Amino acid sequence: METLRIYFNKFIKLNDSEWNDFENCLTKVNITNKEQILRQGEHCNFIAFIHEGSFRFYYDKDGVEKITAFNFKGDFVSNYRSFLTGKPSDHFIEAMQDAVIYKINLQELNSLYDKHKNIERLGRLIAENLYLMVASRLDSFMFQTPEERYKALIERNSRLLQEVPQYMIASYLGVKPETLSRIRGRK
Amino acid sequence: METLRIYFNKFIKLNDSEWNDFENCLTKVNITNKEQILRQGEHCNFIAFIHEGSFRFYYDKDGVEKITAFNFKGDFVSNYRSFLTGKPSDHFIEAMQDAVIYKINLQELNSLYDKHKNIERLGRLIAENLYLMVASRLDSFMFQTPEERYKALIERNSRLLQEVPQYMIASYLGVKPETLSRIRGRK
DNA sequence: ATGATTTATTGACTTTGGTCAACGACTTTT
DNA sequence: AAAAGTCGTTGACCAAAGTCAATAAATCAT
Repeated sequence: METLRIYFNKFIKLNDSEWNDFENCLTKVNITNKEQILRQGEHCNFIAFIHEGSFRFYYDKDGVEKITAFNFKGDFVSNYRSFLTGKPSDHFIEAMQDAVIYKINLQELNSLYDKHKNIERLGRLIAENLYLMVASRLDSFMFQTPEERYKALIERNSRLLQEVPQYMIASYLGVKPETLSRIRGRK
Repeated sequence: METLRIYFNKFIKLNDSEWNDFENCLTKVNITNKEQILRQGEHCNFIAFIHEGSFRFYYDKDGVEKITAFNFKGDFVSNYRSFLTGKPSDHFIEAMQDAVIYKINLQELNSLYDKHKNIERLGRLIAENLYLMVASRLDSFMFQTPEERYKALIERNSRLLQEVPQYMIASYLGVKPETLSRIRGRK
């Protein structure tokens, strides 16, 4: 999992001993398109690194799916809340393509935290980073109109629009598909 | 600062050596009502523990203040984003009463992280906790109506309604004061 | 290729929150 | 006590997103 080690380097460099212990905790899993790697009601006891493929993170509100996040190659995927709190997940995580992920489970990660100060630090830096991401998404919901969110999204990740159907983008932006269609029609 | 040590105990118990080093980094500061402890454009290089008093965390959008958070006795107060990224704050932090806070700055905290694995862990647990708080606030903006947010707020923190003027509650809920007044008028 | 299903667009109408203005109840200042 | 300012409420109107329905376009299965 060299790509994961490179990803970690953005936060902190692990030495070979730390990295080997980490790598030994990873389990490679092949996932087929539309497979659910987490269901509502289950405890999410893993964090997974996406080697190949993509996922959507959504919950079902009266039969309508509300998409909270998309995760792509090179991202982590997990219900971090359920992972941290031990509470059942309110979200599903479903593959949008065939995928390959590397999972690490809660118990093993906690052992690594105990054993290596640098991995403990990595955990802190990643938690801080996740905080920043969700805080900026909160800002976009508090202070931007749906149109502004849409424009910011295509600015930031135009690839998303090609890869994901529009009704999912709408859900992610917090509007109905009809509304997104009308937003796109403006200008 | 025994109350802070007790607060930390929810996350992890520090031994006396760890705690003493921590306590030595704290600076007590007296704040008067309406004093700003952080301004837009400044780098927030501190995290403060509120011993007495309360603060609001807001930013100024074209002369209108948008309140992102309230912080009370027993909470931390900081622009955590600015603190973590080193970027200038887009928010103000202003006292709503006379207050007493204990500040720790970025450099000192990083030294403590280096020196004590348990404090590094405390930093992780606090970052994880902040993640959970902002994630749940994001959910409330994505999936609830203003009325539902208002009801959840009075459910969770009815004290807030007594202590804070209604137009600030409205701002925190993401609506205009007139709208909050009408929401309250329903039923 | 054909038919079936899914996805995107458009129109008419409704709902909800925003805007602007007026007003009354309190506070604060002088 | 009077004047000025602040805060919350109410009314009339507006703008934006939701709802429901019809239809067009794209995709999938056979």
